[in-house]
Amino acid sequence: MNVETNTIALKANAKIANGRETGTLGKAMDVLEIIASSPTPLRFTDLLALSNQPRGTLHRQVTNLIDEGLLSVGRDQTYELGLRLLKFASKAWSRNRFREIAEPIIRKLHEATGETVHLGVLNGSEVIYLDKVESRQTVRMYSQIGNASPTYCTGVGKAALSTLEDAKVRAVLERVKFKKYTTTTLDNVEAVLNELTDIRRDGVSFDREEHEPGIHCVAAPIASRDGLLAAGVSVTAPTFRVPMSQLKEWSSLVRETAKELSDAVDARLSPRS
Amino acid sequence: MNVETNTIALKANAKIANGRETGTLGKAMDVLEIIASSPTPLRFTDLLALSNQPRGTLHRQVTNLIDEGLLSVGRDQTYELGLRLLKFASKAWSRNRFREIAEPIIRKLHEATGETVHLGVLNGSEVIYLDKVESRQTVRMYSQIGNASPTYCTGVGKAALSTLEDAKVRAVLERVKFKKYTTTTLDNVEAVLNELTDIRRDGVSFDREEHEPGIHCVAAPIASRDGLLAAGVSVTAPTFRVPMSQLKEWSSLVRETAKELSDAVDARLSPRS
DNA sequence: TCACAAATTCCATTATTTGGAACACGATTT
DNA sequence: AAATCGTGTTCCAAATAATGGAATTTGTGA
Repeated sequence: MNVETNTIALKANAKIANGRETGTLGKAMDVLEIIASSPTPLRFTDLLALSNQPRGTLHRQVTNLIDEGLLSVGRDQTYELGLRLLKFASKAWSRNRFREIAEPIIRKLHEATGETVHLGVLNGSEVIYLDKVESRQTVRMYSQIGNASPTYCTGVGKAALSTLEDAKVRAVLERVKFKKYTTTTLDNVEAVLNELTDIRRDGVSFDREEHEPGIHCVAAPIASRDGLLAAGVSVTAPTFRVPMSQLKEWSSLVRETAKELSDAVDARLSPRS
Repeated sequence: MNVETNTIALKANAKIANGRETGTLGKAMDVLEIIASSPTPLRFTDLLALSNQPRGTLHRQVTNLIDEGLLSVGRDQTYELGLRLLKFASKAWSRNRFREIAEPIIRKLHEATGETVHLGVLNGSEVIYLDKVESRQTVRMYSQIGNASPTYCTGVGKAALSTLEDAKVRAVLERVKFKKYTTTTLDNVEAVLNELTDIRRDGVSFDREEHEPGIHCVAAPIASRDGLLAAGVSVTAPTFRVPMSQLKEWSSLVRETAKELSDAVDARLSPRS
């Protein structure tokens, strides 16, 4: 096992940076990505409009994806992601060493704060949540795990970005189209870079209702010595119950947790341990 | 949304049956599959030995997979599945209508029995677990969900197979290599077909420690009227706490739950509802 | 029944993948 | 310090698969 968790980020960044060709596979994944990111179910024609592929081509791509179990088509001719993806993800998750190592540490943070704790990793231009600890176990599995969120408006995302050099941050954010989720959402590269300066100085980042109104969080950056891992850990809470002053009080606790996580990664996932 | 859940199964069966070509994509997925199903981490050379591709070719495939975030490579040069798969799976799961509809129904079964309840769907020649309800919430997420198991030695698997015609069952099992997990594991197609006759007659299937010693279960088949869905629901328990006689007493309860699930699917996932 | 739209199939052209061999790198041995 | 071995990586002509425009089929509503 290894620190798989973030080679991806770097490689994906590389792709973003140099636009490396991934041929047929890339096109197939683009189709999956369109379907994954569409809020509504898509029919063939919808897909045709969103991808810019000719009909015949798209049709064959879709057929292949279906034959591979990566895509499925229902009675009403709309497409959804296939179950084979569940199988792969289940393995990817259960074998992830970083997550495994991190678990007891983030659990401790949850016990100290009583609020929801998230562990997220930078993957390309998004943050993917690897784990989550919360009190109310009523929330269903997969509810947040595997979820991909923008970097520029989440605590974990900004924390993870803060571990990269400005040039790399620019490369990552270059092709991202900013969406103003709330009035406080940062909506351009310069604003993000500006805030990263503070985050690097303080060792913590905040999401001041930038992604979802009524929800804020405090997060801190996790990075391995070799720069292969860019991640973050956060404590999230609703504004009505937990004021910003409380988040600020948790700052050092979160920072220490992040430090502990970074150290654990260096100690346990280093080259030849 | 739709009954995506199982078109896959049929299409995948189709692939198994007629060996439909999926070109470059199929080869890439084969690589992922090798990595997913290997118990130990693989390095490039290991992968080379397991796939039967020439070096140059495999190398490019792997590079593309990495660039797409489907694969990641760690410090010790071993490969693991990439985090992008988590993202896709998270969407696939949260949008799955069957799972959503089934949830309250399987929860009821759990409350009635007090034991772990699984919901699984036939996908190609495997069963993929879509959901799980259990008392001890200590078990981690993804622990079972997304898990792919053989059909021939699980209660849910045999139940799902029982909804297909014998010819289709043969097509599905044709390329499966049977593994004798325990002394009671059925290890050939004829034995399975034979047992399916009983399952179709009784409406329930049992896993008599066929997959794991000390664990047995009672399951029942779920199918939609249009034959697009082949699934099963089960109650699993350790033999030391729950005797076979108890499983048998639960038979009708499980059968009724499965009936309820089939009806719910027909009612809520039919062509134009 | 007809007309229209959506989905699917077809196939000569074009682009990508293939795979053998040569190259580069690092670790261990001589 | 040089040679060797086991890896991983790059290259490019030949082989193969993907492309995309147009024709065909299927499904739907009037």
